[in-house]
Amino acid sequence: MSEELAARGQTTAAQVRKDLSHFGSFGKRGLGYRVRELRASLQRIIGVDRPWRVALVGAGRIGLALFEYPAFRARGYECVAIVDSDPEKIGTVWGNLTIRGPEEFETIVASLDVELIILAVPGPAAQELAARAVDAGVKGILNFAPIRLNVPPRVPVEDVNLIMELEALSFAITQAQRDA
Amino acid sequence: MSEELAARGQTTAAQVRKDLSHFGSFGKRGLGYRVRELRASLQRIIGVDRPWRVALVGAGRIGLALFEYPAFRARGYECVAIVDSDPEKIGTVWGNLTIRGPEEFETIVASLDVELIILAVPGPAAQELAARAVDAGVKGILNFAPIRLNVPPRVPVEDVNLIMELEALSFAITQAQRDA
DNA sequence: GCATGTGAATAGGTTCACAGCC
DNA sequence: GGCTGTGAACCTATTCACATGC
Repeated sequence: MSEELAARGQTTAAQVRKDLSHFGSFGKRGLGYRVRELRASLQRIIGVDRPWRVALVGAGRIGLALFEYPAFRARGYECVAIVDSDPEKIGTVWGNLTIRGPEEFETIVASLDVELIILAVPGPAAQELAARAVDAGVKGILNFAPIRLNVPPRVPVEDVNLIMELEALSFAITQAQRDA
Repeated sequence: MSEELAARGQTTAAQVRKDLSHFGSFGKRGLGYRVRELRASLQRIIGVDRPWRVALVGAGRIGLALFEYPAFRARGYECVAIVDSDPEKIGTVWGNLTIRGPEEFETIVASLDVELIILAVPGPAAQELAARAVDAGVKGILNFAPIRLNVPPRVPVEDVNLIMELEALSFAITQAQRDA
């Protein structure tokens, strides 16, 4: 039931029903939802009913942590290439992949059908690599660089900015202390 | 001017002015804002005009990546302790810190005045550690575990869920392809 | 009878546009 | 003259409440 889904999702039953109604009608009145079917429908809507080919750009510590994060593959995000500009790292093998140099980037994206990149490089390099990725056909970017990437609007970008997350905590705590 | 701030923040001039008006009046009509002063005011409002003491809970790859991320310290978030439950890791030294076992957690939080924790442990362990952190006096949690932490409402939690970020990209791309 | 799906009502947030002040 | 700060208008999102259909 929407009530149970809401409890799990930290929201309200009405919200669940209204959100679902944007995409269709998935339940049965008087009964609720059949979970397997609903899940399958949502997976299709979100687009995670098929694997996605991902390239990791930046083989630093964040890149490594992400590369070894098993949940990615488990959820259908398959890392098919790693690129880094550090000559020390190029040629190194991680798992079943060899780290490539940035000059091969376009070739890799095209030949391996890379759809998404995880951009985990220092700020200054990020914009150029993002632009090259988009030109090479990448369709979306998960960006860890603390800059606002300038890419065409058709290419979605999700920013992960850990400093801002911590600052959100600092703000919430500071506010609460002031109110008290 | 609000116009310039908006351009940098990917928003509109009216939005910038309205947002600032929530906290006070910071500009001069006809002139715009004095950047140094505005920045100082905002830092005070957000609560980042002083350092914050942070403990890292979970010394896996994500923990390591975060620990070595220099921007944290640069922005005033100082890691004062590391906790992990792996006996192999306890006693290991990272930088100037020795990794401690979870049984010392409460002592550490109290004696070192830990205000925030970065929770980078596997899902199952996260809830218990979060609860213990809160009981020990932690005021906010940056949560990397893919679960919804159950903590009192006075303790803000920021979730970082990379799978959901990737899924947001998959959804945006899938939607765009459907519309086309 | 019971829970969905959905119009209507409400709340919240963004944009407009201009009075007020430098 | 020029830009802020802010009510008013607008738009979007959430909540309510009930008709609908199993």
